[in-house]
Amino acid sequence: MSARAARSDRAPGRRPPGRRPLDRRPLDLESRLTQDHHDSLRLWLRLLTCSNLIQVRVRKAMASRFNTTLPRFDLMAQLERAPEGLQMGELSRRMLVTGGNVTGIADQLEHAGLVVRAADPHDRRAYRIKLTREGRRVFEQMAIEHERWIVGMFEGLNARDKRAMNELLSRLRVCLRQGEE
Amino acid sequence: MSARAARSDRAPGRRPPGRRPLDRRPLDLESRLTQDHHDSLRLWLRLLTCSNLIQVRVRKAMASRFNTTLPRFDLMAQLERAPEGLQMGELSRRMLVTGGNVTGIADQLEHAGLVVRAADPHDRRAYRIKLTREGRRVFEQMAIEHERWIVGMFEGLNARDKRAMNELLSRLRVCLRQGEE
DNA sequence: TCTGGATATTTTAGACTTCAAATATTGACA
DNA sequence: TGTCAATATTTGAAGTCTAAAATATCCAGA
Repeated sequence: MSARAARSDRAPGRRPPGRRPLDRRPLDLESRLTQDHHDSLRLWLRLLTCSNLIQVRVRKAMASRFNTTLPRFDLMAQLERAPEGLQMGELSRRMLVTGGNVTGIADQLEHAGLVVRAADPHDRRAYRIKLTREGRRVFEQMAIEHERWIVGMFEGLNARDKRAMNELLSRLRVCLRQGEE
Repeated sequence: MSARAARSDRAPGRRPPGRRPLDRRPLDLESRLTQDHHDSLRLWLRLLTCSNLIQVRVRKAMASRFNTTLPRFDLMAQLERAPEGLQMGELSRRMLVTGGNVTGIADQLEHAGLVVRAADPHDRRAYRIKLTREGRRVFEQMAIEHERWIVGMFEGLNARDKRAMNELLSRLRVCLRQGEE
């Protein structure tokens, strides 16, 4: 995943604590618009940087500790929440990746005996993909450590920070989904 | 990748005041720990989802509008901020990707005439990669629209929300970077 | 029943990405 | 000067990912 502009999202200069009080003079309209644009862009770059930093660390930990990859873990995590199994298409929608991609990852997991494709009784076009018992066992071990890694990375935020961020991200996600076609 | 330095596992001054000082009551401790774990994990998944939703949309827009990819745009964005050019290694550190990856993307951009590799006068091992005049022209067009897309996607958050999120992400980034080896 | 558009999945080609190995050069030090 | 670990980059193999085409099936309507 690309790490856009990782270095560019630094605060341009530390703004003193006294926050500028929404200047209403018309001349400032343009500068406020510009400011707002830059705020959005900087916010995006910061969001992306954090996301990438975390992903890099999780990926390396997954590789060194369990000799597996993030996509495989993600796929198994989706299945773990759906004990009755999922269709490939539903899986690809939930993972935000293309169907072809899911096919490849599922192939590997199936080959490793961690998932199975079962024919869908109601639709002969579709498979129902599920964790095997072994897959569930393996996933549980991974999930425990994965959670520990994540918790460690978010230690710098206290409970109130986390709640605030959760709330903000939740609102962002809602409007992102609305804008989808 | 990148960041050497500060190998402190714990954020030095940032211990939040409400830090639980080893609550001994077993039931409470466990439930709070569990809650906290849950919060961190959910926060991470939400962060990742937002980041992916935005990336998917930007990628598609880049493809349909400019027939290019996100990594190429990212690379050009880095160069645009470094008029004197960058070494491949510096580029890869800033983009948070491996050197081999940068090689491939740079090859394509060079082939398209958008960047050039110039020998570094001080170090014959290194190249200095720069935007060509054409590359700069093309990038500027892309950057304008890219910013417009981003601004549109963050429209659901008001200025105060953005400031709050920026601040939180900034703190998160700091401790993520500190934890790097 | 037949037809045709929609849906579920796989396949294919090509781009992105990592890690590790290979190559070339630097710089410090004996 | 010669050596050797460090640095800058590329290469190669394998996994991940997308878009688009191909295949198979479903289902609604004539």
